[in-house]
Amino acid sequence: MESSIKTDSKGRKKVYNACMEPCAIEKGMRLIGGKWKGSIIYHLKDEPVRFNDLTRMLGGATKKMVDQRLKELEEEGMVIRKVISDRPIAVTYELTEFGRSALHILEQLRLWSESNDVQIRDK
Amino acid sequence: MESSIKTDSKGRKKVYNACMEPCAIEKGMRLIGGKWKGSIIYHLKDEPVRFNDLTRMLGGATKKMVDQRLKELEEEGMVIRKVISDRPIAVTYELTEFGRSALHILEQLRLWSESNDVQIRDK
DNA sequence: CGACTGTGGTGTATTTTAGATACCTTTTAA
DNA sequence: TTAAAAGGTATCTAAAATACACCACAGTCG
Repeated sequence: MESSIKTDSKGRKKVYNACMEPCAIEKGMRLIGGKWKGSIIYHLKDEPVRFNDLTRMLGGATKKMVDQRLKELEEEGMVIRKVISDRPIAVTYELTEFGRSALHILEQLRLWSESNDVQIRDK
Repeated sequence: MESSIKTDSKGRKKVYNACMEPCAIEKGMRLIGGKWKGSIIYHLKDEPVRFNDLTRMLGGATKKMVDQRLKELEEEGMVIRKVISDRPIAVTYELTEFGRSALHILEQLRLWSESNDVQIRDK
């Protein structure tokens, strides 16, 4: 997966092994990198969480956003939606094994982010 | 940084330690999670790369996007822009130490993404 | 010479996405 | 009766992403 650029005899350039479609990094980012998605997965790490609780934890994301992301994550097989009772309706979201497999990346991201807090200037 | 939800005597819910502003995960994602940002950093991992070459490598991102992301990354102190000659103008972008410190996260993301390729259904 | 490629970008227009706000049904509890 | 919880949806506007064209300048091919 090394991309390289070569120049032919006439000075024309061609890219070999370019990420023609989104490469692994982009694909990965589209799974866990969308706005709020990483946070949602991370907040589900310990236990199933209910919809409104999750929304509150994310402070800043609207219900619509959380709802949308959860549906995406469900489609991608990272979280499962469970109706634990209707009449009073109650729903929880929890991670699948696949979802759980992304946690260590997020954990590293958290550590990196926290350790570099000082370096980040606010514009 | 554990967020929890407690119910008071009257059944009202309150969130403690919620991510009032974007938490570490969100902050981190906003540094390397923006569209194309991860890919850009990753493609600079080995050596300085020139603007047009980088754009070609990313296949799918427009010059404008690459330009915009590079400017953000520069502001955030993750890449450096170097004019290596004008008249013929030539510019390279390379990672700073800070930028380099994010590489291990991206490397893990790549591995995870590649190993889970099969599981990702296309809609 | 003129047409074409390469360099590193910018400008405009359109589409997609995010975000704010309000609203819905049902149930419990004061 | 009023209020709040549950889990959402509908509507609208603001902010991004993406497409596409264009610039000035240098070198090269025929």
